[in-house]
Amino acid sequence: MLRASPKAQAMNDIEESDYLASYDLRCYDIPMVSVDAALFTFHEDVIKILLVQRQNHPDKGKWGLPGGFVDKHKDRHLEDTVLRKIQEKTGVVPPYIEQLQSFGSANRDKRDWSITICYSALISYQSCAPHISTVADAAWVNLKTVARRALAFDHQSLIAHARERLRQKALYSVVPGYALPEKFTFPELQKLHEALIGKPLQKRSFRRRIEAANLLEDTGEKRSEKGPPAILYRLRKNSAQFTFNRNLEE
Amino acid sequence: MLRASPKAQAMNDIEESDYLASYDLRCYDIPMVSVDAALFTFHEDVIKILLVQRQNHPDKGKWGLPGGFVDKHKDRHLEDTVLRKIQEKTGVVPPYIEQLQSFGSANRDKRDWSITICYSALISYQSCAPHISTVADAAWVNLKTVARRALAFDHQSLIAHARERLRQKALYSVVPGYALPEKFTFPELQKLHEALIGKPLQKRSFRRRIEAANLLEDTGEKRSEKGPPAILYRLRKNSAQFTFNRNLEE
DNA sequence: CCAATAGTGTCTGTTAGACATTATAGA
DNA sequence: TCTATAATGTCTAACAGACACTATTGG
Repeated sequence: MLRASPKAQAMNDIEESDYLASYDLRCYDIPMVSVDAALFTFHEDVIKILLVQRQNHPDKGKWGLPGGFVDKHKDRHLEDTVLRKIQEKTGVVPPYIEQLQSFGSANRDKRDWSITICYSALISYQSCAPHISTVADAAWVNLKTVARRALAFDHQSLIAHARERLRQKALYSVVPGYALPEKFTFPELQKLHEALIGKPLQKRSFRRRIEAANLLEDTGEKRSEKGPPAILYRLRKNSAQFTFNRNLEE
Repeated sequence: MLRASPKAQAMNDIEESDYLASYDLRCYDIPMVSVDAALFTFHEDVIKILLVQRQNHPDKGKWGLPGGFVDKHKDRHLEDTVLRKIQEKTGVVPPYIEQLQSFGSANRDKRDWSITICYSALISYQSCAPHISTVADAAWVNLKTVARRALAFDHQSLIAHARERLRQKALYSVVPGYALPEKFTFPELQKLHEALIGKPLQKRSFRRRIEAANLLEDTGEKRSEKGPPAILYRLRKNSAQFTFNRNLEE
């Protein structure tokens, strides 16, 4: 954009030299900017995070979070960039995404002063299984054990921040439910929250508050494994926006 | 950094061409990145936000949030940049700062695809009054009426986000207290929270929870205006980290 | 003394924790 | 029938809301 017509823009002002000076500054003295995503899911009672193997230098071959650079032509908003990157790796767009935090410092990338805008997203294991199973450079990793791996850049730190934020959400929202398949049971949602919080929850309290806030919709279907059949629910529209006034105990 | 020795870095790898290709990309096809700060204070029962008059194009002469570009030589971390910018305008470093959110899109700056990492900070009116009163290009503006002004870029939107976040903090923390002088009374803190939340609070509840969590330290001093003398408190260390398990009602 | 207001006593209502109980499936 | 477990009943504890009350200042 700028490059296409720097003069046309500058002509409107008197200080064309100022304008061009700041333009030059941009090219030589600015930090790198990228976008990363911590994408979580819940499968077989385990919280997992998506890692991808880097195809480019630096840290080529190392595993890290999916991410990349804004494409000024393809992306209108920052979120477009992350969603594009996630879709490239999983084949689908996640039903929940939020901006986590930006991390910027002189030393987080050995090349240069670097900034990443990190997002956190949730998706069902099933919805991306078809795509991920066909590629070798993307894999779900157990969140409990990911800390033991050597990851690219400061991605270990980004994951720690994302996990903590998600843990908080488990205390005052039903947002974690977006890591489940579209239809799920109350005990499944509770197991997920328990895994995030790291301690067992009272099922009476857990159900009561979610029912009182009317966050789930009964699908009319049931599923039975061991024991009586459990009702299948789905998240209601806008249930991601709802926050309880009171946290579950940590 | 990169520009100083791109070859030295690339020599370690086989794919020097790849490396340089991505380097070129950085110069031509990357978005602008800046940092902005929503700095709040509380003075004479009014929440105020610091606005500065832009000295450069675009939007020269318009008012907006203080901010600017990362200086790769001066700044080690993103927060250094914001604190430097705030200090330039107020003469002091605020006792509380947190990252709010990053905003990036193709159209938030008419020049180019642009990203800003926006911070929210709090400071006492008194601590920056000496500096601000001497300059013409920085001023405290009533947060209630700031929405009626025409501000630079999307700063009106950034302010709305920052205000909402601060309102939430008033419901479950004592963070707003950093907008007060070092020593303050309980009724002063309550007035601030009430202004943020937009409705009166029960003083019994307000005091009770803060005392139970031991967030304030009695300075031993008192102040009296109309009525009996009020105890002067200060925020304890780490009181910004504490969050109540239960929100005040909205 | 009076108005203003800092600070407390205390009752109520809401909601999470704890845990027993009932009900319904598969083996 | 037996085990696992989904779903509910119900008591308690914690804490915010409401509001009356006391106490202490300046005018």
